[in-house]
Amino acid sequence: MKAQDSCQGLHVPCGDCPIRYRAVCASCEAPELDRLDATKYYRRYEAGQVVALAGERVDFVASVVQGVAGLSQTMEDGRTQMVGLLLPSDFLGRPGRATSAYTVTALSDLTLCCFRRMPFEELLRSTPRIATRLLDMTLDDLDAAREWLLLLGRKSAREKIASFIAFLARREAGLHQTRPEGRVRIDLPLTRETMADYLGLTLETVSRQISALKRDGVITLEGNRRVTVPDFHRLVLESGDDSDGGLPA
Amino acid sequence: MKAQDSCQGLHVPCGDCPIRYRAVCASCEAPELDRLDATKYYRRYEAGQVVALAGERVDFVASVVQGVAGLSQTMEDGRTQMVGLLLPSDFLGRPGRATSAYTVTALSDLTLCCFRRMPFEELLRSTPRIATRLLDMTLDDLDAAREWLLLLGRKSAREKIASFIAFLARREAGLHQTRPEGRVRIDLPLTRETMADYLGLTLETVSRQISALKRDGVITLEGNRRVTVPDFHRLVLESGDDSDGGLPA
DNA sequence: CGTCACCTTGAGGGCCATCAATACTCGTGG
DNA sequence: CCACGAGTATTGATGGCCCTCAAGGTGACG
Repeated sequence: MKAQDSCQGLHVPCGDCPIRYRAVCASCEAPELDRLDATKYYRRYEAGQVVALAGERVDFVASVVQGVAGLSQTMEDGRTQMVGLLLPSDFLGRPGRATSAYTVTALSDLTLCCFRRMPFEELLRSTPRIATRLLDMTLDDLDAAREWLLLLGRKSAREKIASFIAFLARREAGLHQTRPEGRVRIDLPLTRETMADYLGLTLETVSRQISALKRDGVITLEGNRRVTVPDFHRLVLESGDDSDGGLPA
Repeated sequence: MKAQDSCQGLHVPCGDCPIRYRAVCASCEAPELDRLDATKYYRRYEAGQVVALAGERVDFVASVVQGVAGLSQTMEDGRTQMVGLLLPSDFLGRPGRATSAYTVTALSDLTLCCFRRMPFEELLRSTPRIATRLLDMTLDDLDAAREWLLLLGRKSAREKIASFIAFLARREAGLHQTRPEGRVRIDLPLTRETMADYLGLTLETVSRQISALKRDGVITLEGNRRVTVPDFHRLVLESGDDSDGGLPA
């Protein structure tokens, strides 16, 4: 069930890669990029497939090229919490450790750009530029996880939903080097259940709060997945975050 | 209120440092250690003092030598969540960023071993060994934060308290390269209120659950801070975590 | 012995989980 | 064309966990 015909799929040259300037390879220059290009390979997963189980050995690390993956932890009685959402350009895997600490699931159809562990670790050692980039990305992940601690520990269900939609909008806008403003459209890449796993709620509560935000005019829906936010600022107010979140530049 | 007569205090040679082999400098060898020794300086804070406010400029990074510090985030209406607990050997600060993302507070009397930012970043660039060590510590922090996501998102108040005590016991045991087993004694380094901030609870709930664990014989108390766990395994069961958490070695 | 910080315990209510029933969507096959 | 079923989403009813408000209790220290 888990393995898949992975190695098929075109080999995209790094120069043409959609995540070239945001992934772990962002700071690479030509010679390093050539080394990466020579050893990388693509893997594809369908929505719902498991990429790795918690505790399982994984022999590669990877960048998400396309699609969405989730990292989750499950307790013995079945309660689960998603602890990370991997979007395009995010890095998957922990250098220096051969087993996955989390269960990794493809939440949509997913394309990974993989590197075998050993060569990649060797590259890390020999190429400070990549190591620095990875450190910086990891620090960003840590900040994101800590933002989520505030969300899980202190926010109401309504604020959680609003925060999540705002998070997606910001991330989306980040691709275009802009900030969300005014009217915004987003595709939810997750089911209600997966959102619940991520937000520390039940799927019923997610559904109810989305309905409530719709009733209150904070969002509108087309189908179940497509969300329109008429006024992004209003959404941020609902999220409980500081409205002026950071540098005005 | 915030500054303090900091630069007083003995200059402990790195060779005699209690956290020599667990801090960011763990992997350093003699020449690097000499460079660190030359530029480091100690700062002391009393319990309750603020080390840095969120958004504030901080010109140093540091290792915790002694005591406990907390990283916390606060919402506009006053709700706060502690997002990190810094114990001896933990690293404070983010290389590459001059402002603190969180409010840092001394939860007990605290001694930091500080390095001015710029020289430290230079050292990071020129010494891959230190950069690798910092990456590894950051990845550990990320795993710890994600463990806390599960705690905040899915655990009951009772499980949260049990998890927290178990966490302290493991951390304590780690200093002696052992694992907690059987009878264990711990000093809570936090007030009920600070524990509440860390666990996403109110101080009343923390108090009630500690009382309940005492009633049920999972722990006993001497004073408010000293906890004895008669059977560590029992505590782990109460925490909701897998009882066999990892490699048996 | 009074003050202050910290902690405990009680009473009541609100938010969200749980259980349950009903729609909606979409692909398959009669 | 409609029936069918599986996966997904919405909505309602009820209850429990934990927050809130409130009133002591404990211990350190001047």
